[in-house]
Amino acid sequence: MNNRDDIVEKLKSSGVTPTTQRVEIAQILFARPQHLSAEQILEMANEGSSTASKATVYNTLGLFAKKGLVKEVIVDPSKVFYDSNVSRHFHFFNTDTGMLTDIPVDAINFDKLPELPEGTESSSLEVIVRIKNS
Amino acid sequence: MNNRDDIVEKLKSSGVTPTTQRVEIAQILFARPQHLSAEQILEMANEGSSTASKATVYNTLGLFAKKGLVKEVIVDPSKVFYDSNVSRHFHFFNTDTGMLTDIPVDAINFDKLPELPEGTESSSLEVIVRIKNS
DNA sequence: TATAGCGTTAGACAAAGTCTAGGAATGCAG
DNA sequence: CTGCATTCCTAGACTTTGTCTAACGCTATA
Repeated sequence: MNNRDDIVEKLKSSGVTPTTQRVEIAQILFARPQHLSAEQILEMANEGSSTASKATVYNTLGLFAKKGLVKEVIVDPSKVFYDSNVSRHFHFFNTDTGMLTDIPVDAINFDKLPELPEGTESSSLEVIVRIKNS
Repeated sequence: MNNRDDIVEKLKSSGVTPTTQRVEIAQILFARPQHLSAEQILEMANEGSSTASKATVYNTLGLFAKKGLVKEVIVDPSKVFYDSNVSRHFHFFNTDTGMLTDIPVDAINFDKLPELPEGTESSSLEVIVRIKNS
């Protein structure tokens, strides 16, 4: 998933027109499963050959999230993380270091889940285990 | 828990000196189980008899959270909610309305939880069910 | 009455994110 | 190819939440 053609294909098949900037950002995100902030992505994008403005980075991340290419992870009040792993999983968030790490799906099991309020549907189930150094 | 003396006692027994502003803010929070943002609390505090500055509201909420009087809930990237219910429970977050509601503990059951990373301890386990209007 | 220490304050500041207005690229019709 | 519409990108202004700073007030104790 680090090769440009695969990325272009991936974008297209999600209904995203693969512009230079979008492909650049997608390459950063999909290089490996990771958690990046918008700031980090902006910085990384501008180290590479092409560049992208702040507005474009935010627009693109919003678009990717809407299309399901990326998952927004809200654990730190000061910034949102973009997770390139969209398969079902959960998170540890270390409040001492600010580090976000994955918990595999099969490490948690629910045997009971709540009924949703009338007139609503679920869009995601998040589990965050906040940890600190001991 | 809406009576001033009870609140003063509650603060004292958590090691918080009960100043005018802190009692005012505590009264707002503990009037009933609810989820309020700092902005809302600031506004409500300044409708009442005494007043509190922005800095004091933020300081006080941070102090209350540290002392376990209140729980920070991070679900909306734009603001943190302060939850006056500190007993174990989980949350629905409606992304259409921005409304945060409780899920009682017994509506969710885990039969498997992950091991923590080496050298860390858990500080909280959060479950957030994101919902939208259907 | 002096002093120390904590709490509060206004307002400046910081950082993440949004908005706007215009320009560049792309694609399509004729 | 030319003209036109549409989509995308951009710089920079702006907004909002939250933090910081420096001065001031309050209370308690000696």
